[in-house]
Formats: sequence, C-alpha cells, structure tokens
Amino acid sequence: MSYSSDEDDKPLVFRRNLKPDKTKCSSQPSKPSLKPSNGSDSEDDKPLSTKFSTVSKGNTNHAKNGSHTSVFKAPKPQVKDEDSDEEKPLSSKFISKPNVGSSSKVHQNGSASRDNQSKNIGMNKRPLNDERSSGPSSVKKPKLSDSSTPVNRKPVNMKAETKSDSDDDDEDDDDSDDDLPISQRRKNQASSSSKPSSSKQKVIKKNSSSLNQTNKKSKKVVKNSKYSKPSKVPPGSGEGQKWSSLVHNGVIFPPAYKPHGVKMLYKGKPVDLTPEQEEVATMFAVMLDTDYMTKPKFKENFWGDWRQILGKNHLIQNLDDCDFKPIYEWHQSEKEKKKQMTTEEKKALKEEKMKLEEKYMWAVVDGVKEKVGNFRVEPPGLFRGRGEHPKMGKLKKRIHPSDITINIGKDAPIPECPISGESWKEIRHDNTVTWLAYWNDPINIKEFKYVFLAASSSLKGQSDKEKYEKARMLKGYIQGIRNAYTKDFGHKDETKRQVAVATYLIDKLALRAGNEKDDDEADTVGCCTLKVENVEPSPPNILKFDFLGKDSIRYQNEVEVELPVFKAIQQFRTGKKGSDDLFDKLDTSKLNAHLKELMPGLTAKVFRTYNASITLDDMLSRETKGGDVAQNVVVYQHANKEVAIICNHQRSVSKSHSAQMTRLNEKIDELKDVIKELEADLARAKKGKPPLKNSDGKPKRNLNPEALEKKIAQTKVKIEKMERDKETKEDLKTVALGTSKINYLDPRITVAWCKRHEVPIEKIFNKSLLAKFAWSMDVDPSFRF
DNA sequence: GCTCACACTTAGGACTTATGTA
DNA sequence: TACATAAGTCCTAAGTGTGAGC
Repeated sequence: MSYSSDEDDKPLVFRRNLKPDKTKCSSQPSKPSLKPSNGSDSEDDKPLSTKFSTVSKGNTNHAKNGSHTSVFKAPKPQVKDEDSDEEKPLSSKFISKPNVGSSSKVHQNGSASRDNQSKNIGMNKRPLNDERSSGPSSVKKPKLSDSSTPVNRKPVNMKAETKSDSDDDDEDDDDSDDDLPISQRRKNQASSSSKPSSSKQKVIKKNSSSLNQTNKKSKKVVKNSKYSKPSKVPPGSGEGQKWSSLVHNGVIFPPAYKPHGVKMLYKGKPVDLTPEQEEVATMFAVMLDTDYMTKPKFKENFWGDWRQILGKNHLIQNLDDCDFKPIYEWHQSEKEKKKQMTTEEKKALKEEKMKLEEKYMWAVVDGVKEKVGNFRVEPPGLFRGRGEHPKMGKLKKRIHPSDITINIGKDAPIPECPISGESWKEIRHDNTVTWLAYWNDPINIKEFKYVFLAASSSLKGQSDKEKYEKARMLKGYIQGIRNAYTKDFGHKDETKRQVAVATYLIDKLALRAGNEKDDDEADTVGCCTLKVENVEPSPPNILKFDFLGKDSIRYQNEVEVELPVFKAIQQFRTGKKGSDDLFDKLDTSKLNAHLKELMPGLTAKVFRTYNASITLDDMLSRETKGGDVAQNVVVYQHANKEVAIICNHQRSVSKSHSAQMTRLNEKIDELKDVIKELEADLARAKKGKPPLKNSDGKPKRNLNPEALEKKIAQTKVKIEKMERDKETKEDLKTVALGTSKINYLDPRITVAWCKRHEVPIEKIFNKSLLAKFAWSMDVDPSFRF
C-alpha cells in the first residue's frame, strides 16, 4: 500500500476532522453504573459520521449488477426433519423470487431465525434489566442478551415450543405502527392475521416482489410475546455450557508432499535435494514473485529453518547463491496447466474433492446439522506475517494427528484418524467451549489454532446477536458515558485523566483497545499502546495521528479535539521520548474494568460496533429518499463506505487499478470523439447533406437528425455512467467495505431498511451473509438500532 | 494486581468463480 | 469466445477479552 503525501491520494478517513463537541461540558458527575439515558436525539447520540466534518468526494454511485436476484433458501437441517416454521426457506420468510438452483445442496442450519432477543420498550427506552442494575460486574461473563433464547436453535425434539418464537424477534413488536409509512402499515395489517399458526411451510413460492413478500410475510404479531417466548436456555443449560451433544468427523489433512524432482541451482549447478528439503525449497520458490522477497527478515528466517533441514554439511551454504527459478517456473507451468483445464475437468476435480471432504464439512450440534468452518488443517508453508513481522519466512511445519486435540460429545463416536497408523493427541468432551479441534500454532507454540463451526451456525449466530444487543445497550448509556469522560479530562488523578482521554479516542475515532504485544510480533498499536510519536498535537487543538494498527494498516488522521483533550495529550507527552507510551498509566484491563463500571459488559470493542451500526442506521434513515432499488443500493453503499472509513478498513490498491483507470479514460475519450463526429453529422443532416466519411474513409449510414440526436443522447449517458464508475473506483480503491458488513453492522438494520424500502435483501447480502445473518431475517421493518 | 493460557472475533489478501463486454 | 473485471470464498494472521493462578 502506498501512502502518498499528496492529500488527494489519501483515503477520506485521513482527511476527516473532528468537531469539538461542546455539548459535553454540562456533564453530570461520573458515577459507576450509569443508568441508560432515554436516548434523546442530542448531538451526543449521533454517530460519528454526523459529528465529523467529513470531507467527502461524492458517493458510491453504481448499483451492483443485480441481474440475478438469486434467492437464498434457508436450508433445512437434514439430520431430523422438522415441521416447524423455523425451517421455512428464507425466501419465504423475507422476500424474493424463487430460485431452485441455490437451494439444493446446502443443508446446514442456516434456517431462519428466531429472533429471541429480550423485549425492550422501543428503541429509545431501554428498561434497566437485572444486569444493568447489578452494578460493576465482578461476576463471570455477564450475558447481555437473553442467552436463554438461542438464535436459530431448533433442536428437533423441541417441536412443541415452536409457537411464537419469532414473535419476540425484536422489541419493536411492542411498537405501534405509528412509526411506519402508511403504506407499510396497511401491508402489515394485511399480513398480521394471515399466517397459519402451524408452520408446515417448507417451500413457499413467491412470485411477487421482495417487498410485497416482506410485508405480506405472515408474521405472527403477539404483543405480549415477552411471555410466550420460549423459556429454553441453551441446550443442556448450565454455567457456560455451549452444547449438550456434539458429533463431528474431525479434520482433514493436506495431502502428503509429492516431490516434483525439479532441481534448483546452487552456484549455477543443479542440486539434489531430499523430498523434505525440496518441499521447503518449493515453499520459498513459489513466493519469488511476492514482496516478501524484498524483505531481508523473510529470507533470514527462511534460511535459518531451511538450513536445519539441509544439515550443516550440505552443499548449500548460503541463500544468496541459490537459484530457485527452475522450481518457480515449474510451479508457474503447473498453474498454467490447471488454468487450461476444460470446465468438465475442473468440475470433475472439484467433485472429487467434495466427495473426499463432505464428511468433514458438517457437525451435529444438539441434533442440528451445522456447517464446520475451517475443517481443513493448515498445510505447511512459510509464515506470511503481516507488516514487519519478526517471524516472517519461518517454516510452518506440517501438522499431524498427534498434534491435534479433538473436542466432541461424550456419547459421540471418536472420529477416525484419517492418517493410518497415527492417532489424535487427545480427546476432550468440553461442552463449555465451541471449538471442535485445536493444535498448537507451529510459529508461536504458546498459541492455538482452532476449528470452529461456520459463521452460519446457531452458536455463532447467537454470539453475533449478543454482540449487537450489547452495542445497542450502549446507545442507552452513551450520553452518560460521554458526560463522565468529559468531566474527567481535567481530573487531578492522572490515571483517571488517561482513562477519560483514551475512552474519548475509542469513542470518537473508533480506535481499537490496544493490548500489549510481545517482541516477537509486528510492532503495531491500539489506543492504550499509542506511543508519544504516534500523536502529534498541533495548536490550538488538532491532533495528528499516525500509527500502524491491526494487520499493520496505517492509521493517519488529523482531528480537531476538545481543548481539554488536547491539553491532556500535551501533558501526557511531557518529559517522554517518542517511543514511550502515551498512556503510561493505562492498559486494556484497566480501561475495560473502568468501562464495566459504566455499563455491564462494556469493553472497548463495543464502541466500534456501536458507532458502526448507529452510523449505518442514521445515514440510511437520513439519506434514503424513496428512490428506486438501484438508487437505494447506492445509498446503502455510501453509508457502508462511511462506516468503513470510520473503522479504518483499508485494502491495498489492486495491481491493475491504474491500468483500469487508464482504460476507462481512453474509452471516455473515444466516446467524446464519437459525440463530436455525431454532432458534425447532425449539423450536416440538418442541412440535408450526407455524413462525412469515417476515419477509414468509408461512407457512413445516412441517418436523419432525430436518429442522430438520439444517438448523441445515448452516448452522453454512456459517458456519464463511465465517469461515475471511474469516480467510484477511485473513491473506493483503498476502502474495504466487506469487513464492516461482516463484523460491525447489525444486520437487522439492513434487513429492516430493505423491508421498508423495497430493496431485495440479496442486493445487499450475498449468500454467505444471508446464511450468517439468518437470525436477523425476521426483524420487524420498523427496527432501528 | 499482574501474567498467561485460552477462546473467540476481526481482518486483509489470495484464490476462485461469475458476469459483463468487445 | 476470450478476456477483463467484479464478486464471492477461502485462508489464516492478528486482534480482543476473560478468568485462573500466583
């Protein structure tokens, strides 16, 4: 990624300004366990995007090509059949056109969705629940949302309780229709009585538009669903219990190494290598065209590990005299061969792989078939640490069954070890955790690599929902929290001052907490680990941030802050070196302990979720003007982009970016020439003259003036579209939109907005996201974050 | 109050597949 | 049909946060 000093090249986030928030000075005293506010519409409640004076270059202006309104059908569990509403295809629960193709092969529990969140009284009024009133939590893991009401969970032996569990899908059920547009209200009324009470609706074909389906969706409206909500706790409940029964087939290993026999050169001469030596040499060779080759640390680490495999007395004595090109070229030709395979060959290969992997792809959790996420053991390779990682290039050794601990239900059969003659390291039956297997990370032996269920699983969905509920809870507390930290900017105790300023930065700039890091990790920072050199005060009240954050992504931002913050930062810097900690009295534990005094379960990362989601909600609400689907999609993308900028979600500029821009410019120029020509022809046609010959000297068709005018207009539209595409492409070249959508934006905001504005959800969520967010699909259209 | 093991979420880039366009 | 590009998926690194043990 390049970081040009040219202002125009910077992602927008780097040109963002923070307005001082003057409303904060009339703060109330800071107290532990602040009570949630009633969510007034004060400036304080507004998302970052509305508070910052963002210098924005227009918006994303192209709708996705949505010609394929594919319909996601929430696949039904295959283990046991269920007759419940729960297994209705998503399309029937949400919207959209039938699409047979996408439904058949998936069988995981992606089924829609019981939205079991606890009832609150409307979005602005959050009753204090027990947790809130319980004060600082010294207790174990306070669960913020109703953990007794798992998302999606539909064990087959619980049919009887199907009733109404979608009724309590959100607090907005309590809301009257008053907040809805009239058209919406009518639709809801029409639908409220239409749902059959029993739910044998496995396949409901919908031919009408998404919105119609959405609104006609026969949602049971049970106002007192609070009481009818299933009282189940996570199966086999109990402190920390995640499942009662767990069955799976373990993990699959990468194939054993097949030597290729291509000889690398040492001092210009071919060298014989053992298969093990050749394997590691090949790992290096295939990376010859990557940036890692420019990093001495990478080469040094590789050499250190390879040398051990070569042995002290090997012919090869230094890396500089090695020529890996023959292996690199062999690898390239293998890649090319693969590319040249016919579609049928590729398909056959894929099917073969599927057949081999099928059994590892699924687990059965409490009787429900769920997809496993990463069931493939990581193959050996060279460690590709990001940024200036001190361990880059080290050999990541092959993982064997004897490295792997399996976690499985007591009554489940122990997975057969797929490599004959070997056996698992250990078998556990720990139902307080969600992992299915783990092994020690060969690069950092103290750490682990886990095998978890896929994002579409109930367990993940449940925890996702809890995350968003916690962030929503913050909405009710945020005013008090901001008042509290504002008051503490000038606290006489420096620790408190640092806590206040750090919280301010986490809240306003969506910084990460910043845990301490070891010396054998890349040198990156978060809020608590900011160094003096990372924050430069520029009077009267500007702070210039410049540091490497997670994944060594650079955070560069100049913000105007409140004067007390500015002064506090100046004071924290006093007498320190550039490499010293800015917040020397603070770490994430202390910070989070403090945050928990303000709201149960509050930690630094909740602010990111909160600010991202509230920004989306706010921007969608402000910017949706009742346009068509394409225009609404643009509004969504624009909001999504703002969130990505706030969270500093960047991507590197693609290698082909400048070529693409050049090509677009050329095309635009060509079209402009076409217009000039057409205009000349038009002038002649108006005088009754034939058009001039084209550039090849050939005669052109003689068109009448009307036809020429139409052609000119069409070409102009084409140019405009290309200009917009160009702008969007440039605008988003360093912004990654996906990360926030996957991790920070409460899907219920999106689903409800889609329902309100007749946008098919498939325009916003792809198949994976639909599966991941199945739990949110039943949300009431009036839902607001 | 601190460290560390552990469990989990968040993240960008590589790779693959789908789609659009000439 | 071939190629370019966009979209989707996979991979695994790199974070956050909890709680036990000292």
